[in-house]
Amino acid sequence: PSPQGVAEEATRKREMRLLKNREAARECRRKKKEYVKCLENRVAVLENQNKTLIEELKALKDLYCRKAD
Amino acid sequence: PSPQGVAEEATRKREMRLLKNREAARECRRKKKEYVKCLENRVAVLENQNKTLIEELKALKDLYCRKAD
Amino acid sequence: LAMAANPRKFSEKIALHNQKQAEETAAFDEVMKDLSLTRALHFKAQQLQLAQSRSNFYGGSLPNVNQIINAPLEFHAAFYS
Amino acid sequence: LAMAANPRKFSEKIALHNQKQAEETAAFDEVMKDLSLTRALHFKAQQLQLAQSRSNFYGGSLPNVNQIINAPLEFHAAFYS
DNA sequence: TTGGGCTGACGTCAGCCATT
DNA sequence: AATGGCTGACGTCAGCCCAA
Repeated sequence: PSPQGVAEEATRKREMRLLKNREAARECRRKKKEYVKCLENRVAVLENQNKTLIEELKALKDLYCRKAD
Repeated sequence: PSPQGVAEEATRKREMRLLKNREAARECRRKKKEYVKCLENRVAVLENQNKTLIEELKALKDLYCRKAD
Repeated sequence: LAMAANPRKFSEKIALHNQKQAEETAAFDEVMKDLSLTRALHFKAQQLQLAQSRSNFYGGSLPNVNQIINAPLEFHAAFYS
Repeated sequence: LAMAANPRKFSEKIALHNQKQAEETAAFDEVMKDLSLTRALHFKAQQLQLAQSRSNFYGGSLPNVNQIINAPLEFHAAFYS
C-alpha cells in the first residue's frame, strides 16, 4: 500500500467518524429535549393529581366529621 | 485613525464578544443542568406525596365504609 | 437487577417515566373511581348548603357570570344538572 | 401579568418550580397533619377489632412472631403502646 | 479486552427580547 | 432603532460502558 493511499484512508476514516458522531449528536439532543418535555409534562400531571387528591381528602374528612355529629 | 488601529480594534472587539459568550454559555449550561435536576427532584417529591395521599384516601374510605355499618 | 433505576440512555429514562406515570395514573383513577358514591353524598350536602346560601339572592339581580366561569367545577355541575 | 407562566431564563423556571413545590408541600403537610385525629380513631377501631379477634386465642398457643414483624406499622404500634 | 454507540462538556453562530 | 444578556442549535473532543 502506497503512503498516499494510507493517508487518504486515514482521512476518510476520520471524516466518517465525524459524520457519524455528528448525526449521533443531533439525535442525542433531540432525545434530551424530548426527555425534558416528558419531565415537565409528568410534573404537570402529578401536580393536578396531587391537587385533586388533597381536595378529595378534605371533602372526605369534612364528610366524616359531619357524620360524627 | 489609521487602518491598522481599526483592524486591531475590530479583532479585540470580536475576541471580547467571544470571551463573554464563552462564559455565558458555561453559566447557561450550569443553570440548565440545575433546572433538570430540580425537575427530577420535584417529580420524586410529587410521586411520594401522591402515593401517601392515595394510601390515606384508601384508609379513610375503608374507615368511612365501616362506620356506615 | 432487571432494570437500573437511573439508566444512561434518554430513551430508557423516557420509557421508565412513562411506565411509572401509567401505573400512578391507574392507581389514581381506581381510587377516584370508587369515590363517586362519596361524591354523590357530598353533592347533596353542597347542594343543600348552596340552596340555603343563595336563597337570599332570590328576587334580586342576576348572578355574576364572570365569577361563575372562574368558579370550581362543582358549581357548574350544580347549575347544569 | 405580573409573571409569565413559562419564562425563558432557567433561574426564573427554578424559582417558579421551588415556589410551587413549597406551596404544594405546605398544603400536603396541612392535610396530613389534621389526619392524625382520624388516625387515632383508626387506631382505636383496629385495636378493638384486634382485641375481639384475638380473644379466641386466650389460653391457647402464642401468636406467630414471624407474621407480626411483616405486618404494617399500625400493628406494631398497637403492641408497643 | 476492545471497538462503537451515547452522552457530557466545550466553543461558536444565530436569534429572541427586555432594556436603553 | 440599537444594544447586550440568555438561550437554542450545531459540530467537535473526550470519556463511559456494554455488547461483540
